[in-house]
Amino acid sequence: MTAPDAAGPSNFIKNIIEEDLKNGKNDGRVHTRFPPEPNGYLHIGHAKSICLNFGIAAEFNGLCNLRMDDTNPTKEEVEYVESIKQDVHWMGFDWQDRMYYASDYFERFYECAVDLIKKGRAYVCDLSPDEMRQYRGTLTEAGKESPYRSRPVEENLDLFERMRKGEFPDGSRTLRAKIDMASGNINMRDPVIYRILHAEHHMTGDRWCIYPMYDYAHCISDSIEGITHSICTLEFEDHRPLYDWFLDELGIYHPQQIEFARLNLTYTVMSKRKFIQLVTGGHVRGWDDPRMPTISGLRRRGYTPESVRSFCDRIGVAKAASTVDMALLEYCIREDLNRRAPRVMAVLRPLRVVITNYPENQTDELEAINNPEDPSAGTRKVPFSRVIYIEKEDFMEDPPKKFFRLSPGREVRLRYAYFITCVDVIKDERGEITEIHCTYDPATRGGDAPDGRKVKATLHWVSAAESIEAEVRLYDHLFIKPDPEEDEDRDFISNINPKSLEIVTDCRIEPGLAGAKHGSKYQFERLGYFCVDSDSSPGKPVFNRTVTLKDTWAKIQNAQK
RNA sequence: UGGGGCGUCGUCAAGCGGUAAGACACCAGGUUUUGGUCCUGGCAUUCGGGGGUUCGAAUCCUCCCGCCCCAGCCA
Repeated sequence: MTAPDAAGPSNFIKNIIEEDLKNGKNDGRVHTRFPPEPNGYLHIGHAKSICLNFGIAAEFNGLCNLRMDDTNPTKEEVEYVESIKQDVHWMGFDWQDRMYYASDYFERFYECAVDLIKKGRAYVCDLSPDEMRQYRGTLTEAGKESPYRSRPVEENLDLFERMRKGEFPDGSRTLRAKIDMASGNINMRDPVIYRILHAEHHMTGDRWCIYPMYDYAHCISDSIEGITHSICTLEFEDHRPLYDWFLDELGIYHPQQIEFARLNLTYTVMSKRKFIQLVTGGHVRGWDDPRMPTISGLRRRGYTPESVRSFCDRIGVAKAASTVDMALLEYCIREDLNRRAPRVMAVLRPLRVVITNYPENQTDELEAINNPEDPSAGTRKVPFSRVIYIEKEDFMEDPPKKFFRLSPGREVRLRYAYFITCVDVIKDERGEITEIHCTYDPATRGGDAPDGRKVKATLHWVSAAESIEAEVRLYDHLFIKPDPEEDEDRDFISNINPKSLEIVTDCRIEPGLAGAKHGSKYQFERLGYFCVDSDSSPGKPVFNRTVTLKDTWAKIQNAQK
């Protein structure tokens, strides 16, 4: 794995930081953080945030913390913190010794709350959740003040302490900030700071039965860690006044919150809720299904950290809601794999070819280039014999215009082998082609004709006897529509692509691929990039198609339709 | 009818008063033992719309239009 590039393209956040640096703000320090909640797996939208936060730290000689935003014990699990750590590392970033948990600061949060109460800026409220909703007002109408709003400080202190001690049941009381029930910003209408939750926390166990809310915990966590630029997504823009309010009231170090637009991608969805629907509904095989835009899914699909980082650099960072074309992600992985993936020949749908003038029981070894983009990758020997397989779609008995692969009477090249000419087509009683007969020209060994004659096509192939069997999983977009959620009154599930996964079981691959390691990546010549899936077993390799090669012929075919 | 944002090529996105970068996609050629890669060229007289300021506006002012987010004791 190569290290992340030092500097990606500029964006408005970097501009702000450069300005801050110029003005000597924070003594020239730059300190960011990536703060996921450990309640699910990371996806490519998080990758954007990871690249942004860790990337900025690296570029400005600063630091980036990894912080678990674990303030809600009912949703969080250690399983997720482990997967998050793994994914961030896989992306190529390192938080060194700065792995933090918001739950590390629970005692401090409590002290701050006491401070707010003493300052008359927080109170214990006995309203039920339902009542609180009533009192909150609506988007266009101001809320009403809680009847408990003017409780004396001493009483608030006493009640809050007893909340901590566990004297009250869940939901019976909250600690609220005393701000402004008439604010146009609903977040400022006396937001809840603490709620009672008698729940086991993955880090603190049963030490607490009151837990801080996000708005309250996040800004203080940032402050404690000395974060200079607290970067988050657009939906928190409305929360910034509250972020600022807590820090100002508390009088503690005040980081700057900056919001950017979250990533959307065509032909997929990007929320935990929807992922859960896909997984539990059996539409995909799990969080790491290669069709999922999760980091674990991309990894299993064969994406490299470099390609994901390159993607994040290319999409930019701005405030306009945007949906990036999946084609860009695919471009990024092709670009990366083109220069590093060894080439290999594999036939997905084998068509038997008998070379009638080639000696029986003879096997030749032909030299093939491992990677034309990388001479240092060297060459290998590929076995050739009288019976080979070619791709079914590379032969047409009655070819349309512009099809220049094999057909009766036509001569093509077998890559690194010989020119062959189709002389006969054998069919079964149902009229299905079972095999074709060809002749080869011994003078073209290696793939060049001494007389200089040209062929219009080069086909990949494998020797029937030496090739080994493999299963190959072909993936397509998970959804049939660029925006699966475009219909508000139609469930996105109904837009799932029924052909998003095609399993092909009788593929033939060149023998050198026996024993290929999980995760190793290859280009199957003329087909695409593939990687060895973890479902592989010793005698039975399974490959995932990461992405096809660009396919001009497919484009021509579509145009002809 | 409240508050907060955003509107530059099909999709992202630079641009910060001096006369529209780049990428992907797309189109047309060239090279090619992958219809891949690579190379060359094309692709916004115009910046949501109307007024205004200015010698000069995508950039400033103003009005309008459109889109996104917010009423969890979620994050």
